[in-house]
Amino acid sequence: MSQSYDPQSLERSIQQRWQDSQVFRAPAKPGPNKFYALAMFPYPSGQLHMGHVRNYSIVDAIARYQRMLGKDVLHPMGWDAFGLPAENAALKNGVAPAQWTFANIEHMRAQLQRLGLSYDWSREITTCTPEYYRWEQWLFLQLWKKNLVYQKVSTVNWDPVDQTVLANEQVVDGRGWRSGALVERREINQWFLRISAYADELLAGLEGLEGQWPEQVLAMQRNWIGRSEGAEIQFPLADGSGSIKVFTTRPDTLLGVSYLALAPEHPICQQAAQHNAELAAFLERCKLGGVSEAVIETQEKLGAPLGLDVLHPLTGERLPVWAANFVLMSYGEGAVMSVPAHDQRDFEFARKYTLPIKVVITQDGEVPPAEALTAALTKPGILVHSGPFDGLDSESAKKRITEALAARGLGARRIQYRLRDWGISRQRYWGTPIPMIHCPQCGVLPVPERQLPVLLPTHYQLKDPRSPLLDDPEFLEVTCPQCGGPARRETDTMDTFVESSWYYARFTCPDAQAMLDERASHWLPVDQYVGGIEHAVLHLLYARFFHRLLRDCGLLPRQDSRFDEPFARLLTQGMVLKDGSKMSKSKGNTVDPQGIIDRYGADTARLFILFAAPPEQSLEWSDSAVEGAHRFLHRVWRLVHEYTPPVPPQPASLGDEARLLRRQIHQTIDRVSQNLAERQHFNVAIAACMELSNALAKASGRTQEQDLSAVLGEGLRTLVLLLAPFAPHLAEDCWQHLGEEGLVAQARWPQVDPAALAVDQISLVIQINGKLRERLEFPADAAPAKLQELVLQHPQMQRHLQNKTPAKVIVVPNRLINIVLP
RNA sequence: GCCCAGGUGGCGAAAUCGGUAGACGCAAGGGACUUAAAAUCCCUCGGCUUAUGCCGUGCCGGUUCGAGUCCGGCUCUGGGCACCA
Repeated sequence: MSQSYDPQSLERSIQQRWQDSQVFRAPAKPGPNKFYALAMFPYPSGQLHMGHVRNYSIVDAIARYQRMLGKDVLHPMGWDAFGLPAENAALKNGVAPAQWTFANIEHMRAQLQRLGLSYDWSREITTCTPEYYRWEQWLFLQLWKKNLVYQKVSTVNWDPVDQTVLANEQVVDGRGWRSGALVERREINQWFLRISAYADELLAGLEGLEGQWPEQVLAMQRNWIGRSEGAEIQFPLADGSGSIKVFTTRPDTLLGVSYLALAPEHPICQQAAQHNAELAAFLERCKLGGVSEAVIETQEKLGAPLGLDVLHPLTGERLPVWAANFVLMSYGEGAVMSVPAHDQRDFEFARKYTLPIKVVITQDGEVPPAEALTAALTKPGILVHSGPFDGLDSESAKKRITEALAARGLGARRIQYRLRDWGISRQRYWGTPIPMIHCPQCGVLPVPERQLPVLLPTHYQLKDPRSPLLDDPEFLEVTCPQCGGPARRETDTMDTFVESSWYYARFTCPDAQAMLDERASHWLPVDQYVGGIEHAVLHLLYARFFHRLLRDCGLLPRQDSRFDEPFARLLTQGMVLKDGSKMSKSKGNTVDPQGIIDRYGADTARLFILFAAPPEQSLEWSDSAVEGAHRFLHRVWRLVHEYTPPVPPQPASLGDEARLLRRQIHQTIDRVSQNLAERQHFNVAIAACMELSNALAKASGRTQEQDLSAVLGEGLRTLVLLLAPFAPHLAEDCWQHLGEEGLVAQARWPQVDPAALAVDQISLVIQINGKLRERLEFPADAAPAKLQELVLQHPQMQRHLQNKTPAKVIVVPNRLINIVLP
């Protein structure tokens, strides 16, 4: 037996063996049993944090397990390398974003390698390299041809002091984070991807993910897409100058409308403000603050009358029009019909500005006077005060009222989505240049494909937040591809979500001389995707969208349902907490993974993080529990190294103790397999390994008994295999000690021997009226009726029964018997 | 404000389909070994003045022979809200 468990040198030498043998390299074309395991790739912030360790330990355990099942496994890693932090770092430290980013990648790659994750590093992708982003530009041009890209004016956060657009994150309490200036909303022309054209398909696709994706993620995506059925309704302007269109899901309440509310940016508001100083001041006030929905929805609800009326489309009644700061220009028509009696927000607004409230729906036939209402009556019911529609229920009224509107040409049934088109323009430097050209003669034109990539210059020293592309003639000045005259290059770059929307596909063919090649269809879809729950909507929805774009651009097979979705199975992991809150530098509660690895080794870090909680739950960091994980690994190391191989052959019959131990070994295989494959509760799988290790340790003192020694050998060999996905370095070392040939990383996962699981006695719980009273042993093969008889006659039961006749006896096979006494 | 989760011993958790609440680990206490310490090993470990008893899974109520698990209401904590990634 060698000295003792020394994770640092042990892990280094095992990692060397893995590297020498290239075991984790995936073939270009896998056999019929392929498995693509993917973790959400990191932003190279410079330091590995515990969230990364958790994410990658989970995927690595899955990848290693699948490899031991004999599959061809693709398990790649790369860098989501464009984004805001590089610019911030550049401003702070005077390092060019590219330089900063690549230095961070070097450092973090070394950290990942030290963790011993089973990546195929030959497929590494870095999104800020032209080799990667040129295909994104290429795709953009294809989408332009398909009319899936367009320009439109939309709202951004504007910092009037720094003269720059701010990310929502950079708006703190309505002020710019650097300047402290009050942030304004500003309208600028931007590039959009028409994701709304895929709304129905993205919604329908969720059904196929049922059972494979967490229910909560499916629910969040459904709500985000937000399909709603309703009607669009025209309200003619009283002065005859046109009409205002609204969308509503409640046309049944149309006779209860008392005013219209318009988004401040609505053209009719803007028009009305030209001769209305008070309104203009109000609209100006509405411009203050950020653009995020959370800000808009939580601010005080304010409004101002436009001083013009519309006509009710059915009754012709005059209704006032208001501007309201909570109406979103980006949803529906930017205008809503307000029914205060039956919508809570309208109700509060009407009370605040003393606007009329008309009850038109009743639950029980009672019609309370408007003054008596304390809240809106939002449930559907029966119509009242609605003229010819009185007495209809809400559902049929929706239909009838919409028909009545359609007959007058003032309305129609409509399906509305909450999902908006994806604005991908960023007025930033560190991103993929949008490959378009603005020519004063010819207008907006795409960069010709042969001129791709449009290279992002990397030499700038940033002095202020303004994009240096705006001031660089070398970048800006181009020749118009159409007229040959002087033109200006587009300076907006793409949202970094674009890079992360297709990287999973590029990993299958990272050196392809096209965006993707046939290798994509060999490996896709990703069989298991793992990442933080914070990506439940945006990233995962955008990637699902891109998957369809790739397919529709002919890069993925069309007629094969295997390629419907990019991620066949999804696991969303919880956060790593310290003292109950998220680890962050500002809170000063971070734990550096590097320190843990230096002190205890990678196996301990990985084992702890998998053991501390089930993956989807948040994980509370604990230094002493890390010690515990380390102690366990040390115990396993000693247990294995104290055993002297070779394992003797097992005798034909085993003694009671040996048989019991062997049963536990095979029960453990069963539990660990289930908790790795279906349930993915790695903490439970590891707990089962600990129990097995405890049982083996008890037997280890008695190796002179031949049957026990043989079963112990089988147990140790099994334990090492079962631990290989969690503590791979230790497992390799122990595997070697047990005299096994080759790498445990390539060994076969153990199989359950059903014969070892057989039992002849079972322990049953006996309840009286649902309360636990006895635990009794019975033959395993007794029929339920026989069991019931045995229990009722059992001497230990008589004092519980007290000569009463049971009213009912419930027998749950192999578990319990509940006797209901009168 | 809207959407989605979660709440179980001193702590992290387990209980897979409505069927033994607390597996496994941490911490703590006691003991063995040691000149001593560390390491290691063994025992105890939800609460209640006795234990074949009663109570106990955020709070209030319901369904059921039986509820941590299902239903209704509340509360607190966390994630997302379209330019952080």
